[in-house]
Amino acid sequence: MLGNGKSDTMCPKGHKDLARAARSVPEGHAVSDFPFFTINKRCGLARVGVIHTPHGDIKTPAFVGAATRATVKALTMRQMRELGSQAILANTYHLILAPGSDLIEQAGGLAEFSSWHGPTFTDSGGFQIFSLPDVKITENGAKFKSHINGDKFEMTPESSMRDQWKIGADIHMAFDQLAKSDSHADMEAAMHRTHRWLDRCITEHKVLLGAGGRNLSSEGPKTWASAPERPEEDRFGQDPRPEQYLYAVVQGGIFNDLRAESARYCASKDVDGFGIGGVFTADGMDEMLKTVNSILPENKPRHLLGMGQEPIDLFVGAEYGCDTFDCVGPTRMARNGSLYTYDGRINIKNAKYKTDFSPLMPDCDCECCKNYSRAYLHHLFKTDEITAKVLASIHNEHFVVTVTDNIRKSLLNDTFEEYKKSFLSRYYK
RNA sequence: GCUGGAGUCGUCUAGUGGCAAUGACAAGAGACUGUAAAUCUCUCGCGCUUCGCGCUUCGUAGGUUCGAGUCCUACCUCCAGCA
Repeated sequence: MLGNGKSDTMCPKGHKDLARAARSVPEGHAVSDFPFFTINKRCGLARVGVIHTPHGDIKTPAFVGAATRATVKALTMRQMRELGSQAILANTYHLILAPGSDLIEQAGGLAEFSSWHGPTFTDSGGFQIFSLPDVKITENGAKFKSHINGDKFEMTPESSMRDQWKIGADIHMAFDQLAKSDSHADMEAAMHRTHRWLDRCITEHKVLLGAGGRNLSSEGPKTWASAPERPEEDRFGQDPRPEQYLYAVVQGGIFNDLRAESARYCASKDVDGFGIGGVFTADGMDEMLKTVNSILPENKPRHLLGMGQEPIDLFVGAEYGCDTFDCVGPTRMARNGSLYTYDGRINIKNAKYKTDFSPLMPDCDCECCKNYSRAYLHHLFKTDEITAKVLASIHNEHFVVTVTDNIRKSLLNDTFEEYKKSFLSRYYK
């Protein structure tokens, strides 16, 4: 596979902060023997690397599946693995509403609970909470009502960290505030509060780390290596390190001065990586990422939050130094019948596909394209069969995962520019 | 054959004298980016120069009325009950 056999000449030094040192590591090893992120190749701001998590490695750039409520909608975790996904991202807001972080902790953590035996992320819940209709924001945190039953909740930087700790994903996002509007003043205010909250997140995260890594170490790590009942080939990693990682979130909207300020602030903090938040369109994304990723330390991974519905997001994101992506778009659009092809998205429900017996995408090797025709998919959608959403989700998720994998390969082969040009000119023609 | 009921946009349906006529489904198209999304929006009698205008429509044919899907008469068809 790609990246294997490549010399790791630019491997950064391992992190040696106090909190990390307090954690337990396998006998005979030092913490620094297990760098969280290694870079195998650089190409301008772009890089090819590996994120090492307790549940296995993520070869980057990588597309992370959106598993908001601890499931990728319409797909089983086995299907996610088979279509090539390396990691999933769940959402703290949704999981504290149901089933609750205590229950997930009781279940052994997100990976064990969901049966996703690979790397996991959680988003802090900030994005969702600030999207709710009546949310009260104070310096302490955000008060909101459950959209399900009206129960009152308050989420603070500390509570988000604790809930993420209980949920037990490998990588946690700091609790950030989204701006009320696109104005510079609102963006700046939200950014500064996000920075103040980041400090509190870091403090709380260290307290939790110092507590000894709860469900990942108390009964033996609930990781691949400690799950002997699972088939060997189903395991992602073998390294049961009881660590959890914290990403700071860079804000600043469309304003590059704010982005730069936010990046500088986050860069100065003792965190393991960075989320880049509040990005809603690819327009101007290249300049913004150039600004941010030129400032962020290059030896820590960067996650572009919420972007990846449009293939150009993945190309631009990777080109300008982002390592991982997550987006609900591919699976949401799949459920709504909008399917990726190399020639752009098609709506499989359109009448013209009724008698199209060709595969959705002839050169695609996903389960959907290998076995079923456009006419069959059209039929399943028109008759509202559940399988329509399953097959479509397999294809769309496979598509973005594969495109991101191909971006990684092209960076390794020094063919990124050609790949980008040929892909985008065909897709957006 | 008698008695009662019913015929409305592809389908089911609202409508009990006042604007081509309600809702659902079907059909056609569009949207979707850290998932309140198995969701949402638009079109849906015909035509046009489409923020409007014209034409034709509620089983068929007449009638009453300024005006009828709606009231009256006949006929056709279907359903139920009785012969």
